Amino acid sequence: MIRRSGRRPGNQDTKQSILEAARTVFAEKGYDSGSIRAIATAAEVDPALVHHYFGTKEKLFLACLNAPINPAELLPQAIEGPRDQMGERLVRLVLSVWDSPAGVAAVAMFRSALSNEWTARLLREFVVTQVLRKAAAEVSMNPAEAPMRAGLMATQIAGLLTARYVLKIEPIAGAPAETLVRAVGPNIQRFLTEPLPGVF
Amino acid sequence: MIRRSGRRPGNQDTKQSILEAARTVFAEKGYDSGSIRAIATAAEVDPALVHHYFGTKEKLFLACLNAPINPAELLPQAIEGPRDQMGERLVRLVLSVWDSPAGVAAVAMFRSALSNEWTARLLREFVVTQVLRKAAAEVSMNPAEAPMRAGLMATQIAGLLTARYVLKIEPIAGAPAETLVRAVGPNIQRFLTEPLPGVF
DNA sequence: CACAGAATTCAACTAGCGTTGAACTCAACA
DNA sequence: TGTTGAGTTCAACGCTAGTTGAATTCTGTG
Repeated sequence: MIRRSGRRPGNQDTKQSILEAARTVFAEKGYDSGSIRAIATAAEVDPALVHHYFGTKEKLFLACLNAPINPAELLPQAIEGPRDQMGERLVRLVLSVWDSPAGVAAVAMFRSALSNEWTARLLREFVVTQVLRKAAAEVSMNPAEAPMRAGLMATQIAGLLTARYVLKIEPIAGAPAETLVRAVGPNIQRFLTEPLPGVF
Repeated sequence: MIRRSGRRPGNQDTKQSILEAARTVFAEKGYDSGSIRAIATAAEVDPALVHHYFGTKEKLFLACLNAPINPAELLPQAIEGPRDQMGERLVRLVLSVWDSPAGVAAVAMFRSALSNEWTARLLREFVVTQVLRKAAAEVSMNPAEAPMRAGLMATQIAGLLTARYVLKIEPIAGAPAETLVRAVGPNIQRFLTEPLPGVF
């Protein structure tokens, strides 16, 4: 048995608080503009310590995305239930996640994807592999139509998120989630299941 | 490349070519990441010359937005015609403008607004004063409902622009404009004129 | 043909960024 | 009690950015 001497690894508080500061800063500023120095200041720590724990800015960003949200667990909430209300359930799910504390990581990823190529690629891969593929498997749908329907839904969802969390346009930003669910849900429903004459 | 110092022979339209380079760069990178040095390189010019003509980066960006698109002139195209197809006409108008060469200025403004507070404020003011107010005056609508309806339309339009021109998500980015008009138009129409139960 | 002034470039300043390696602190073990 | 090594800070590097003022070269006018 090897007994190691020296100070034991304890007090992971700082590492965690750096992570939280990073999530907040990235969510507010995006990847490019969210500086390591700003994160360090927010965590009341020296910038070099951030590198000591996370190596590079890139790795820190990736660490911010790990864990807090697992679409595979959440998707069933949107899929189970009456087929003709799936649109509303989807909007409700998305808003509930983004309004929650764990949502800052998602906001960070989305905001960053809007201004940085690398994070945009990351988001696309994440959405395609973790969300769309699994969703398509659950929802039986004409495979030829699936990509366009998914894309159209993406426009409405992305626009909702942009208006509410990025641009903060009123009255969308301040509206109760359920109001938006009622307003936007049916349009998602149309993209999801209704015939789209002139498109297909 | 050997550039001699001093005045360049002939070619007096440098200021204009700087403007065009600036529009392109801002459209591709946004305000923050679009550097004056990159613009100068694209225009085959020294960075100092940009300042000589436009003063600061801020003023250069403002100059990029002047002129090319005047919503007041275009709006009637969307408003005149059968009321029940206004949604489609709106989408068609937006896409035709953004797909045109003059659209780069709009792309620049939109892309910048997504990552920079200052330009976001600029976009909000522009949309509210130049578009929404004039549109609301033309389209008779319950004034109590107007802000929410405008906001909802903004989510779908913003999402469409984000997917097509910023994130470049397929098959939205590559789809013919008219396909998107058919697909998205009716949803805009719903936000515009249909009763929204559970919202109002 | 000279010369005023516009057009253009050069070189440098300041400021902020990510990153690095050495140095310091100090709780826990031998 | 001295040693160790994780936790933390300091100071600096190289880079890119926006901006500035002086220097250089061309063009139009008298």
